[in-house]
Amino acid sequence: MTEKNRKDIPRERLLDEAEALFSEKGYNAVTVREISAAADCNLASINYYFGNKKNLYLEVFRERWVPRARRVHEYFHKELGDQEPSSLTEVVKSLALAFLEGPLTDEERRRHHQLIARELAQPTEAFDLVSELVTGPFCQKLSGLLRPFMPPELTKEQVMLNILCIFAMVLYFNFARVAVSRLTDQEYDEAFKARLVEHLTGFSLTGLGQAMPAELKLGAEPRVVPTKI
Amino acid sequence: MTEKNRKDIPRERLLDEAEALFSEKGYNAVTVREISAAADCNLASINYYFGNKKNLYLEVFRERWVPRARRVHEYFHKELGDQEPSSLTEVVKSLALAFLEGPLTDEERRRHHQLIARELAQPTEAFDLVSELVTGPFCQKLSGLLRPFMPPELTKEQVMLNILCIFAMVLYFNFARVAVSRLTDQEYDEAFKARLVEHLTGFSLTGLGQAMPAELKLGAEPRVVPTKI
DNA sequence: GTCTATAGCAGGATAGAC
DNA sequence: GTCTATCCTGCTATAGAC
Repeated sequence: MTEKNRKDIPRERLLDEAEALFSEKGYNAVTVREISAAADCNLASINYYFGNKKNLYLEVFRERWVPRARRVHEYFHKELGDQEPSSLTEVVKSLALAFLEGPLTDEERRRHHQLIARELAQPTEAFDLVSELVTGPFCQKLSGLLRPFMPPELTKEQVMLNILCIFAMVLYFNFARVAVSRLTDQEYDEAFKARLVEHLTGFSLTGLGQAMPAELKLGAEPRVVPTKI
Repeated sequence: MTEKNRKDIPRERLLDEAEALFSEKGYNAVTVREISAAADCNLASINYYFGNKKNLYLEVFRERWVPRARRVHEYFHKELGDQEPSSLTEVVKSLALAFLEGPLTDEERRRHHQLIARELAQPTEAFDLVSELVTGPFCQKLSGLLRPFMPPELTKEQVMLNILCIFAMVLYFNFARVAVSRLTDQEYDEAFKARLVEHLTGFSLTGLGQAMPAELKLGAEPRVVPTKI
């Protein structure tokens, strides 16, 4: 415990505090003075361990963000079980669960999404890192899992777009929590998150169709076939 | 022309350049020196016209962002026509069109989404402003338009969640363009945007169901009814 | 109304003692 | 390895000339 505890290793403390601060305030708004003070280290330590501020930021992604994303993916796979999934519902629900509930604490999830949200708005080197190590491989994986449930004539692009539609919702309900809370007048408590998982699963599988009485559905809504152009 | 042209009025030039810079680099990364130089004004002009940097930022939202959002909403309403919509497809397609194609130039759209994406990641006073003047009212409006197509037993929350699901996708494909481009290996040209509108419409109406052969759909997929908990 | 010059402060990085 | 003191740069905001 004396040697292994993360809190005893200055470098680890710096990474933890840096992540907390970067996620809360963004790269530019955080100062190295702030980080080293929070980590109870001296001002020079950041330069000593990481060379400079920017590299500390990248290291946060390499040593904190990426491993945590991997934990979410593992949760998803565990949720899904070992054998090949036998229905779309399973896959989509596991996905929504892994992201909305998942293995992360509320605090971890907040950090995680804040960091990547900022990268989406204003990509830096960290975005490349994440694309290559996490997003890309995971989308490939999902593509493989969901492909069997889609007609073979769909193009690769259409398969990917379907996956991204699901992703879009899962991500939105995760990191636009401020907006969602305001519009639904709901806190993100356990009950609400559970309702969200259900809703996202339902919507992913049948879209607004889930909410339509059969007669209206057949009456007013011609079946929409995705164009291939 | 001499008096009315926007480029002749220093205040307007400042707003334009400030918006461009804030959207590109984020509030903290931009300096007032940079803005005043870009707008061909002197350093003191920003304090003269807007008091301080923060208020200039807010004014960008008030005088540029909000009116532009209104133009998108007008486009949506025009696309929809005057009378009450007769199908969900109409509404959803108009919505996707308004956002993905819409009345904005590529440059305007880029600015628009960058600015709000940053606010989502790290809300400031500008976010409150946007929620109150734009997002809130527009979601109410959509709620009214889509309500007739959903079963009456749905709660207000479920209606709103459906709307947010659609929103989520539309927004994601707008401001995660970097990520989408990378994953689909596609530039956001006119053809790709047209395919996106089709795809989003299809997905919103029928979810992954659009992509499933009927026998699989009925076989492996029990109808998912949204829980009300 | 417009501009220049500058006050006053905070940031990242580093040199060099221990 | 750790820390303090400090350098240099660049920021916002303002005072005061024109």
